[in-house]
Amino acid sequence: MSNLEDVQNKFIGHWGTLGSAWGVNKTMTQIHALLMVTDDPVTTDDLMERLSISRGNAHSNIKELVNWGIVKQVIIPGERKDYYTAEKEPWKLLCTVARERKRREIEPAINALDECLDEISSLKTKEAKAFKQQLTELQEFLQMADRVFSRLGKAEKSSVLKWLTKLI
Amino acid sequence: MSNLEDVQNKFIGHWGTLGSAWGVNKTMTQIHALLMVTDDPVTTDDLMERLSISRGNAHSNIKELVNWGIVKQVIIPGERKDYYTAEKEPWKLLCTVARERKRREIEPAINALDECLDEISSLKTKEAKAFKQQLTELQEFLQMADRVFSRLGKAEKSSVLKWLTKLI
DNA sequence: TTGTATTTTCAATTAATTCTGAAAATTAAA
DNA sequence: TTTAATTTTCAGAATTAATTGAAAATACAA
Repeated sequence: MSNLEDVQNKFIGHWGTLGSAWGVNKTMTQIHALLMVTDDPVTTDDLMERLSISRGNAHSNIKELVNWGIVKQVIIPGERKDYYTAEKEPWKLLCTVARERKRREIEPAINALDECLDEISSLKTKEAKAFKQQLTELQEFLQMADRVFSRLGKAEKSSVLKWLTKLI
Repeated sequence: MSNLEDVQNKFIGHWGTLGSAWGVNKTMTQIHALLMVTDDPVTTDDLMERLSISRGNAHSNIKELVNWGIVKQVIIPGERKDYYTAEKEPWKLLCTVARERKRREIEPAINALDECLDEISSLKTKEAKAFKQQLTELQEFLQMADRVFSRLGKAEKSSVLKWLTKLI
C-alpha cells in the first residue's frame, strides 16, 4: 500500500531520469516534475525540503526553469517569499520547449553550417565538393527542423493534435 | 583561406556541441560527424589519429554508434581491420534515432507512469485524484509521442516530407 | 601449433558537471 | 534609518561522466 508522497517521489525520480537522457540537469527536471503535480505554488524552501537539496541548487535550477519559460513566478499578496508554479498542460510544455530548443540549438547549428559552407565555397577539389554537398543536405534538413519547431512553438493543442492524427 | 580539413574539423566540433545539448557523448557525435563527411570506411586507428583520441575511447564510442544503428561495420575483403561507415542521408538518421529513442526512453517512461498510476489507483483523497489526473494527461501525451516516433521510425523520406509540408 | 595483428576490457586518471553552504546583496517591514 | 527576511552569488567539495593506456582476449595467418 503506497501513499501519495511515495508515488509522487517515484514519478519525480522517473521524470528526472527521462530528463537526463535528453541532456537536461536532473534536479531541474525533478523540480519541474514536482511542480507539475503540485497545484499550489511553492517556495525555494519547499523545494529544498521536498527534494532534499541545498538552497543554491534549488535557486539556480528554478531560475533556469524560469529562463526556459517552463516555470512562472507567481506573486502571492502579502507574502515576502517568491512562489513558483509550472504549466501543467503537456502540450504547452512541448510548445515552450520547441521554441527554446529552436532558439538555443537549431538556429546556432544552422549558422554554424552556413559558416562552414561559406569557408568551403572556394575549394574546388572533388572531395571538397562532396563535403559541400553533404553539408548542404544537412543544412536543408536542419532548416526543415527549424520550421517544424517554429510551427510547434506557436501551436495550439487542438491544431497539433489534428496534424498528428493525420500522421499516425 | 581555409583548407578542407580545417572546415571539416570545424563542422565536427559544431556537431559535437549540438550532440551534447541533446544528451549525447561529444566524442560519439564527433565520430559520427566525421563519418558523415567521409566517403571511405574508416578504422579505429583513423578515428584515433583524426580526432586525437585514445583507442579505448574510439572503440567504445564507435561500438555505441553501431548499437544505435547509426553506424555500420563494413567488411573490406583482404583486410584484417574493422572498417566503419555511417548513413549519410539525414532523414534516415532521423528514423534510426526516433526508433532508438522510442525504445530506450519513451517506452520505459510510459511503463514507469503506468506503475505510478497503478500504485495510486487505490488512493481516494482529493489530492490523490488530482495527481492521478495529471499523470493520466502526461501518459496520454507520452503515448502520442510514442506513436509519432514509431511512425517516424518506419518512415521514408518522401512520406515524412509530404507530412511535414502540410504542417508548415 | 606459434606468432602477430587486432579488438576488447577495465582500473586508474582526468575532466566536466553539479551541489553545497555560507557570505554578500537585496528587499521591505518596523 | 535599523532590522529581519529573502534572494543571489560563488569558491570549494562532491559527484558523475569521459578518457586513457596498457593488459587480456580474440582472431587469424603462417
